[in-house]
Amino acid sequence: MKGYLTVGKIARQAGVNLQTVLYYERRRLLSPARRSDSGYRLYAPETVRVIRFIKNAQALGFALDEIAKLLRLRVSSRSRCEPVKRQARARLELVQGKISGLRAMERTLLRLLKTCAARGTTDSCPILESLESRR
Amino acid sequence: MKGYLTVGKIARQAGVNLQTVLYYERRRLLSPARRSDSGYRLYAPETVRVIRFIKNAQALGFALDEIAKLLRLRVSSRSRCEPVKRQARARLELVQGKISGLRAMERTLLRLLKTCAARGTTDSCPILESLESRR
DNA sequence: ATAGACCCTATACCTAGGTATGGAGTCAAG
DNA sequence: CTTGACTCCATACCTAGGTATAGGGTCTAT
Repeated sequence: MKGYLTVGKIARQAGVNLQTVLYYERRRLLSPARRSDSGYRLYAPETVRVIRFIKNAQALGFALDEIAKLLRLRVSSRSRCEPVKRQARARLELVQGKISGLRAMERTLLRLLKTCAARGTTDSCPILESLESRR
Repeated sequence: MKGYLTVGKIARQAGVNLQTVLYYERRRLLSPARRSDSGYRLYAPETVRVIRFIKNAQALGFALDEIAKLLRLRVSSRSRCEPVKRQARARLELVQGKISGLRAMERTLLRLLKTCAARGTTDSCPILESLESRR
């Protein structure tokens, strides 16, 4: 009762399929705060935010297992700091790597647009040149 | 002959499975420059760069269909400019959106690390707060 | 006290992006 | 002129991340 939400409501509020919520539970990204007497899952309201976090992280290219680690950083935040920090630093490097890759792609596209604007047509298109190597 | 490479060599040089090259052909990301008399695929050497481009773009979160569009920007570069530019601008916005999402995640992780460093333990972990909404 | 909307578990199915396998033809070295 | 490495095409299989369905129980409004 008091403030808890059932799975259908959580799914609707987070804008995902009900099955997806159950799937995240199987993948250990999520779990209900408790169960009702009849076995219904009862979720804390902030679960909606967790789901939105998952969706955003996915959109940025994180796999569910990586997201699980990000979430565990939060969950384990009362514990000793060192392991949390190590994890966080690893994540940070991953994120920064992705940013710099995307920036290379951004530069390429801007260059393409500029070339295009200057010449009317582009004979040598810069899009391939960038991004062909780089780790 | 002269400079062309067979599928196995292309795959090895690009560091991908041979089947992957054929798969990309089915998905219309790639095709051999010509065929030998006996029907063997013969690729231009720069195909290796195309494959690396695909792999890099994937690592940055682009789907194969999106990558096909990026590649078509290059292929169609001799054509009139306007449609190319429209495509490029659309891609650019997508890329910039991802960058700003990742920057939010970067800030969150940096904040987490700072909190962690300052207090030894973190009671209120900032990781969830960010990224829970934002489009 | 019953219909409709909801929940349970379990299992099946779907798409994207590959990877593996089978049966047959080709090519180059010894 | 045969053996081993390579190619062809077709089909099957795999993982991640879901989505759908089936058979059953629960809850609530009338």
